[in-house]
Amino acid sequence: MGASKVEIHTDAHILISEIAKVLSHPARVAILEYIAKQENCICGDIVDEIGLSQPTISQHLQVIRNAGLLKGSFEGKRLCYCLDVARFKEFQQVLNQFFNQTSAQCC
Amino acid sequence: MGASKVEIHTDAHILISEIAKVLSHPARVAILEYIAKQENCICGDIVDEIGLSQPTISQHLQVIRNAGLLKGSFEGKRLCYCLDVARFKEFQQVLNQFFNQTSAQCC
DNA sequence: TACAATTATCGTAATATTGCAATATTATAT
DNA sequence: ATATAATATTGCAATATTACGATAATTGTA
Repeated sequence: MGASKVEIHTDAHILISEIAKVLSHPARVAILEYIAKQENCICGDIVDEIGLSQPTISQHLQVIRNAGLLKGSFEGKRLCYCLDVARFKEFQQVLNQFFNQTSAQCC
Repeated sequence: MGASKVEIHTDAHILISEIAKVLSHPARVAILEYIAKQENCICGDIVDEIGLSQPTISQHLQVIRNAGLLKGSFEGKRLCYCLDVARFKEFQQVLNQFFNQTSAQCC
């Protein structure tokens, strides 16, 4: 099928999987790292940095944006992206809670 | 395409994405939680627990196994799975390092 | 050895993801 | 208003993932 049976899963499990999905492609990991690293959030050269076409990068950015991790504002002609650090740390916390709880419960 | 251009990405980014990929499906999150929760690792009823067919669960287990997160041993007729907690915590650490470094660098 | 129970693998269908060329949109400057 | 530069969207092809029925392999037991 290819379609996951979402209805049988708990909200908590779906949340974790959706957070993980954002990080499940190396280009998105690279993009996140890059937009965080840039001083003054001067971005737009992500395309040159990563080595994928502009539409592909834009598509990955949309995944990141839909997850609520992207803040953007215009600076001159160029759209300047920035990581939503608060949300990013939220993600980290959700994952850590899962990791901690799960490993604590194990034999 | 559907094939990610692995060759253009760094090992670090690929590692993170591969770890995330294991967690990127709610069934696998549920399975990981479940095999950790079970006392004495008496497993095999994951199928009943999750609500997917036996082949599908087996397939998800393979993804988890390939990631090095699964330890298995036979107990009577039934194969008894257990989480490799050390490896699991390794994964947590890799992700945390990424989260911490990335958010620290950000504006 | 043969049988029953459990798990893995194979084959296949449906859907999702990834990637890019072409095109549209958006914003600034002239 | 027009031109230019940057980004988003569309359309499409290739590959990956997800799911399950059928079947094979594995293990303990009679």
